[in-house]
Amino acid sequence: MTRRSHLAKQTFFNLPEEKRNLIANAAIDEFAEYGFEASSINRIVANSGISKGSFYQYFEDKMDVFKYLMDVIAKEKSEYFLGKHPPSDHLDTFEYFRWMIKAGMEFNSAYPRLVQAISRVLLVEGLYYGKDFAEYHKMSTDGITMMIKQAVKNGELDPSVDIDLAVIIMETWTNAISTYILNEGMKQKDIMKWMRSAKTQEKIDKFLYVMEYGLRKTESQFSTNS
Amino acid sequence: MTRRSHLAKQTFFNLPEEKRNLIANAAIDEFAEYGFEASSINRIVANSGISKGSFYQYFEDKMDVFKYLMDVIAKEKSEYFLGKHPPSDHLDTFEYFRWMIKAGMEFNSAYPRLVQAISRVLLVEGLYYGKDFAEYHKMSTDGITMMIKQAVKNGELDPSVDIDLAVIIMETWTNAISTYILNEGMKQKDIMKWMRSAKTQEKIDKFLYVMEYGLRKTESQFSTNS
DNA sequence: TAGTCATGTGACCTGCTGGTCATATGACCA
DNA sequence: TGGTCATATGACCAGCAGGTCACATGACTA
Repeated sequence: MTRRSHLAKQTFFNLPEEKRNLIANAAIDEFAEYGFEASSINRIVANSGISKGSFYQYFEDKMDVFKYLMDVIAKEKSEYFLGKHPPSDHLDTFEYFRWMIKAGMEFNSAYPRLVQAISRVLLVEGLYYGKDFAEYHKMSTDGITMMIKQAVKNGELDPSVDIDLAVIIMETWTNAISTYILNEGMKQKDIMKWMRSAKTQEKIDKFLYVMEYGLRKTESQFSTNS
Repeated sequence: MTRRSHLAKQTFFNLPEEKRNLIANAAIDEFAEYGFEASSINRIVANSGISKGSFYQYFEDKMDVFKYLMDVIAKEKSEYFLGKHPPSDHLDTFEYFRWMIKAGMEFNSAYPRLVQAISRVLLVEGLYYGKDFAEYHKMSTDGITMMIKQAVKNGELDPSVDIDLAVIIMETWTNAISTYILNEGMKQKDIMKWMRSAKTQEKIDKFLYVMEYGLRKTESQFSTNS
């Protein structure tokens, strides 16, 4: 049992919830404010009122705290999605994707600070595409790949579709929308209300339709091409 | 004349070209390898064989070297484009955009290391979207905005198009393609040859067609929408 | 009571950072 | 020759980073 590998030490989980949250929030604020590289453990301990020694009794290092936060968000998200169901059982792949993106955005609005911290590091700072998160990245890529294969199987996409390309496109869009909405949303005073407004929803729809129509219409063009 | 504001000091330009290149290359390697935040002036001076004091006689600070490199790339690029002309005078907006992207990619292949350094900092690390480069960013945004307005005027895009949205889409794509091609290209042994290969060109075409068809087809959808 | 053990602490370590400055060099000129 | 001036140098500075460790605390146990 020595190889729990990472993700916060047992001592951290023995702490009273209140203290755990204090530390987690200080870390969230730090990452949201400074990104990964520039964030400082010294500031995290100062802002959470614990000592440096304690910090290292809870976490291996900076990456360990960050991965702990990623774990928190993953758990919260899967819990959130358990209580959610698509509006219909007969959605096509793109309708399902659209529903998923929107539900994801709702989740983001519920945890704006945490999401901001994570996505600042992963997307803006670009760590998502580095080796530290290759594993997470692959999971997401695999999920999208499956969706696309399903879409081809269902006849929603031309079988000549370039799957790698389609994956990159969908991933790029998911991240671009997420970044865009988060940036705009952080300017609002009631992010959840703003997120649910017809105007915002329409904006997201437009983004996704551009992607969807592009993917649907293009691929068969490329059998012959000089 | 006291307010040259930034962009390397006169002493730097008095240096023999050889030495200037040595320093510039060391800086390029440093930024390409470590990004902006994590790159170290100590390493730059060590690798270029100059002393720390000299560095500060050539540049104000780290940002100053970086902006100098951006200036180099901007000048090289405009020189490069002076010798280039679209294949025809009667390209529609999207054809023109496509031509421009491809010519840009070609330029990137000619200066892969420099482009890699700059785009690592601006795109991957995300500084492009921060306040330090707001000026550059706005220039690019304005250019794209003009192109889109032209496309609407020419009847190539539905007048109901959401211009802000279209700009974001085109910008996102430009950057995504650029990042993708650069990453793939750096794996090749002859990047220029790879760049010019039919397969790579086709990949770029596909990317751009997805964007173009998406933009062309979608917008009129949104007059009525529940 | 004495001992044990998980938890907490902050002074301290090394290593690096960006940045300064008194001094040295050497080309050019009066 | 002696003086001037742009350039070059690297020891040095303060600051902060991540990380360690000898010691303090206090609850629980025998």
